[in-house]
Amino acid sequence: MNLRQDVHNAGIPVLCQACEARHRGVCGALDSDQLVALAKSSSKQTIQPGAELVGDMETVDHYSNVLAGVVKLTKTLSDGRQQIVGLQFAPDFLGRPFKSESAVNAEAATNVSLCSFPKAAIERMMKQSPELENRLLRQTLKELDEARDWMLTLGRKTAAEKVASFLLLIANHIDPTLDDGEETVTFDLPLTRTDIADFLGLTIETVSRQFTKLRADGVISIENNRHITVARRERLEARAGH
Amino acid sequence: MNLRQDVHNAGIPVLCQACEARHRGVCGALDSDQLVALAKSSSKQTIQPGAELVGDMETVDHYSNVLAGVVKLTKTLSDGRQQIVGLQFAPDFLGRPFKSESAVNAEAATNVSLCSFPKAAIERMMKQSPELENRLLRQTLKELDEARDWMLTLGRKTAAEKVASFLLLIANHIDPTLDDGEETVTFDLPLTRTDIADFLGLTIETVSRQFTKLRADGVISIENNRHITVARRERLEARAGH
DNA sequence: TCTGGCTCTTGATCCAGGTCAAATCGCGCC
DNA sequence: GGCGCGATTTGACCTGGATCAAGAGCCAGA
Repeated sequence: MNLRQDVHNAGIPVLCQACEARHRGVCGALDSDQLVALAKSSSKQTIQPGAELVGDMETVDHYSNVLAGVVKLTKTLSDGRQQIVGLQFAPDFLGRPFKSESAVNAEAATNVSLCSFPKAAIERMMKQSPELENRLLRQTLKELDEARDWMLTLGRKTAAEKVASFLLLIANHIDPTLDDGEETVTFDLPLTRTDIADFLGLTIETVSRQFTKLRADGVISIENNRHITVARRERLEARAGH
Repeated sequence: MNLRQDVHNAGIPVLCQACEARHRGVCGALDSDQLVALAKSSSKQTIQPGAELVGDMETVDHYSNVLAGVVKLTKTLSDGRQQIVGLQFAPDFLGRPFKSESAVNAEAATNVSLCSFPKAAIERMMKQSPELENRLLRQTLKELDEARDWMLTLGRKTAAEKVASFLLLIANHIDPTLDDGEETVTFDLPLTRTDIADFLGLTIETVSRQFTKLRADGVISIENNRHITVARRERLEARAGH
């Protein structure tokens, strides 16, 4: 019954028809036969904020696409110090091919909806479809670019610049118009203050003080702790370092 | 004349016969015909420390394999603050497929020897050979793992832990026996104090003080600023955080 | 509406690492 | 060997962000 609409939709599984991952994500590499095969063993699921998707050192037996929400990838030192090393938005692919164990923790930062497949199914398709591997390579390169951008932020920016850079990162994800496009952006932060601190290598107190300062200087306004309005993006950019 | 020994070496170009990149690097994905084709337009070169290989924002028209030495990838803020975002050792592949401009600077940290090819030649082969793309994907995933490890170091470790982690990183590259293998390691640092500081997000003074402390505590010994001996690796590991 | 338990903010103080300023070292060159 | 110069170390001091400690805001459930 998943396939009810085959004739009308070129054999694409219902599950996939409106899926963003099929357009911009890795599933775009697959033809309808492959999608049908994959859909048989794939399952959509919804996850609460804070739920752990993949534990560090844990053996991973499935990969996923992020369909909605934000997933944080973290690393933790033995004494509990934690660092967020990546944020995944829809329609990112979640998983580390060619390695059975994960080197990071993956955890839902917001409500997250996922489409997961058995590891083996993906790996079989990777062998068949160079296009799938190409998509994975492109996503991995994108993540590497982002990680390196963030290394500059972690290593060399001040607390004020870090917080401004973080807000810009989120703003750009919410509204990916050109950097100099719209002046005003408004969005809900997908992360708690603790998460933001773990992303920026700061404490929650410092993050909070920097938010207060940005608000006092009229660069942003904040409602209910989570809802942010950036009046003029350029003023935030001026504070982000670059 | 590059091909003089064809009959004796299954048609592999002289240039490639003893090349590490053919064994552990991306060229391992190519058959002898492809190597011959690539060798026609490839050239080996030697670079002095400090020489810039690829400028930030610069249009890149060639890719390379690192055959020897260490290449540092850096990012710089407009006011000059710099961060090293990656170190490439032989036989790493140097270049960013699918993007015409580099987002990082690449610079020789030591004497470096490279084998470079025109961008177009590689991209043509990537389309033909899924195996080449697979190798690139594996290397990119490895670099992403390394970048994320380093993000934890940059964001959450103390200066003392950062320096210890750096020494371990180099030691492991020089002597990649199992972590608990040999007790004593000795090597030359491929980076100056300035480079180390830029890698760790510290100042050169702080790096120097931490070296002095490690030496005073008998964890390492230093000759001529560059030559390091780690008597017992575990003592260094104990100081690296984890 | 009140209450308990969060998350977040604010204030006071401390200290790791930055900054500024001299030595000192290592090394190529005359 | 002596000189010059950049790289490194060392010392004295300062400060940005951490730490410690209260408050204040924001629900959810009774």
